[in-house]
Amino acid sequence: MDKAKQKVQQFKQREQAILDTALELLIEHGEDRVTVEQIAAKVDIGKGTIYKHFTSKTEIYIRLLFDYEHQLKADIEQAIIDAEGGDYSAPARVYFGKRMSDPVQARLFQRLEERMVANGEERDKLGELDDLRQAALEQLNKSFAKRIEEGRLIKDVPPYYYYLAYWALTHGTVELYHNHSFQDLVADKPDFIKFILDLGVHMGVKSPS
Amino acid sequence: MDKAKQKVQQFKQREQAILDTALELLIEHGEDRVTVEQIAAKVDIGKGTIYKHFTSKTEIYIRLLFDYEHQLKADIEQAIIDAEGGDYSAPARVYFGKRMSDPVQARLFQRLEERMVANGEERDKLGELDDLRQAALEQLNKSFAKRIEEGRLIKDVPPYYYYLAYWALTHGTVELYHNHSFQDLVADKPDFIKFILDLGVHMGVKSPS
Amino acid sequence: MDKAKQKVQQFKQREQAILDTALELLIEHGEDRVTVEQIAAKVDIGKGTIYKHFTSKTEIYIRLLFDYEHQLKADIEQAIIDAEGGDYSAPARVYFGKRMSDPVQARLFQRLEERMVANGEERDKLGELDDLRQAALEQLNKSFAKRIEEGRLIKDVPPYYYYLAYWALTHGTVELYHNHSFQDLVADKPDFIKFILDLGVHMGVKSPS
Amino acid sequence: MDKAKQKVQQFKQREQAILDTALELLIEHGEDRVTVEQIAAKVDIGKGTIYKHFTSKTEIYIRLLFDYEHQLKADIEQAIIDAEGGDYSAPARVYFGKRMSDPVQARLFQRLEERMVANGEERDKLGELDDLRQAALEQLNKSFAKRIEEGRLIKDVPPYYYYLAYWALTHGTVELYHNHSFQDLVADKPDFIKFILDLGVHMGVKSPS
DNA sequence: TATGAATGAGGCTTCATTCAT
DNA sequence: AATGAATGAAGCCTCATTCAT
Repeated sequence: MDKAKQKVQQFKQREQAILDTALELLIEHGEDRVTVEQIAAKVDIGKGTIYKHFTSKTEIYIRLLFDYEHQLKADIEQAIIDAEGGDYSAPARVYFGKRMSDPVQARLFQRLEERMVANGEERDKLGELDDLRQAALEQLNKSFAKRIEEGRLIKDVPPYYYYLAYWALTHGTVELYHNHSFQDLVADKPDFIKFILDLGVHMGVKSPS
Repeated sequence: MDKAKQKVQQFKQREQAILDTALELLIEHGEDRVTVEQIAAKVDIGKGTIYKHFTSKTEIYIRLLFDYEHQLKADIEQAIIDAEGGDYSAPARVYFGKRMSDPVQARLFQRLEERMVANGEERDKLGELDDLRQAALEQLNKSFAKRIEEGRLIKDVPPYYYYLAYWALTHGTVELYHNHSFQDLVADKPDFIKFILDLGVHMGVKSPS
Repeated sequence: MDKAKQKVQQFKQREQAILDTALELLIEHGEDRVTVEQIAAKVDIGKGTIYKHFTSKTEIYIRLLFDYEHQLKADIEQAIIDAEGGDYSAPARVYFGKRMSDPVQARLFQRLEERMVANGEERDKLGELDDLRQAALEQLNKSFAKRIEEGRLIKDVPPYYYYLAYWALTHGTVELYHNHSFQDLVADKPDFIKFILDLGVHMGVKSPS
Repeated sequence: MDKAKQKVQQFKQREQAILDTALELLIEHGEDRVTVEQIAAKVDIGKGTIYKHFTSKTEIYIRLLFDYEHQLKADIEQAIIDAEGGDYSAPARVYFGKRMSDPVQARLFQRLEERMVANGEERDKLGELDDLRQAALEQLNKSFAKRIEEGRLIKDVPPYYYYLAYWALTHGTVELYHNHSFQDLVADKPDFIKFILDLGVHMGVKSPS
């Protein structure tokens, strides 16, 4: 019964199609303003079909959030391995570089999550998300701590101040991308991103005396 | 006849009350989740009355946006005058210092505006907002250009990269404050803010050779 | 401003209209199968208007339940006063007679309540309903206890067995009314009701030895 | 060829499993709140399979109704034979005793039937159900008529008044069991049931003069 | 001018039934 | 015969806006 397998395959594909379409629509229209009907229409399936795959609209979003975070985590781990032997700034560079590589998604997911927290939805799941991130952050923390120890960074702030600053810089850049006032301003975008990442890496670096 | 004046006065006051209340509620509950009914109830007027002052809910928001931007502009201009004779970083410091002095509002207005852009609402008005900001930004631009000229900053990037970076850092910090994952992390907040602002000011500063 | 009063009056009347209509529809179609839209259509108002008066469909039902129970309570108290000096069976007779005077409603409300209990809705309110009934039941209880004391009833059962039996008899009769198999069976319904009530009053009466 | 028989056998067993499971779920969750999907899941078959055995959900219920009524009829007939030579109250005792032996089912079926009548579904089938019951009722009728003739019961009511009263008492008791207000009241349920049945049997019995 | 009752489009979710494999 | 994915009608509820007084 190869047919059976094919069916399962198809079902999974459709699930992915729903997720992909939801993401597209979210990016195109914003966190609100996407309806279940829209998704269904774009995937070209019935409204009810969506509820065969997900128990609620919220669950679609949760799923998107997890998929994103997992992907990110895998990418980062791989990148850190690739950068083995690189300087101490490599983890930070990779972590934030990845997040900034698709600023639109970065921000979307940030907001999606925020909205759920605000609505008190799916607290457990959101907790899991947090845990996922903690691993990566701890690694960053160590990296910064090491640099402080070696005297490369100003010493009198907790190490995590650095990655928070880095986080802020990258997420702020993401916001910048969405600010229509700056749409035309950042003409050469990759160049600007490079600039920002460099800034970040050098943030708080002590001037060699 | 004095009555007439009083009435006009009252009318204006009420309008302000609507705006103030709307802002309070927006901050308390978020960009969505504020209804016209809530505003009316909190101002203690009828829902219909709101539509005597504003043609739509959107208009209230537009008005809030303008008032904020105007206030900011005035504050900044004043602060720059006050800082006359200060170092070249003064304008940037003032501009971003102001925006960050109330991060919650900064973010709220950012999102309010964004939402309108997304909805294609009131394009003309939003254009005017842009113009308002341009003035301040040009000034910043000059300030950074001057510093580059004087060799204090890395030269091979356009000057506005600096204020964009600054913008990003400040807005990112605002986001950081709203991110539930970091709620507990930034225990001593004023300290962290100081750290961030310092970072910003020193961003891209050439190491004295 | 007589107009204002009139408006309030009208509003109240509409609220009553919603309740009345809901009740009519419930009786006509059953506890399920009544939709908010149906009610709105029959009252000839918009769907949304209903939510100006009640926060949910459930609240309409709760309200119906309370109105019924209050009315019943008042009627019973009045009837007991009227029957002052009557024999000891008066309270029971009145209590159950009232409930059976409109068997259709009696059963409807029974089921409405049951459904809410099953759904776990509005537990507090349902508790209040219980309290309302307790007063009447305690009175009945005393009445039966007195008759037992006086040796008119079989002594070796708790007094409340009697009113439970009475309750069962009346409610069972109500069910009987709704059983389509018996629709045509009882030619002279008032006569039958009288028979039942007599039975009830004499239930468990000791044969004079 | 034996395989074929086995298959037929299995098909029948599955049908019974569907019925049994449906009944279990109905009792557990109530007349509404049982879905075809639930039934299928609990029987551990596909949803579509159910529609190979029954043309609709309603048909399952109809079938349940018939099976119950047939079983009851058989039980009663047997019981009456067993009680041969017993007193005249035996048929009533048996008839109502049986119905009350499982009050939960008694009520469930009452409501299931009622719902179908309300929906105008399967009128023919419901008519057949009626006929089924008529036989038993006529027997009861005769029994009561006999007792009236013999002067044991008050004479001036039609004989069927008695079994209707009995019916009401038993069904009312069932309702009582489901009424949350009385949940805690009846401590010793078997005792109370005995009380009720006794009451029923003595209802309307003339006091020996 | 001020009011707030009325409206209805629009959003989410459930579930009996169908149908291709 | 068995399956279960797909469907869409139907139900509840929210809220910006209108309009008669």
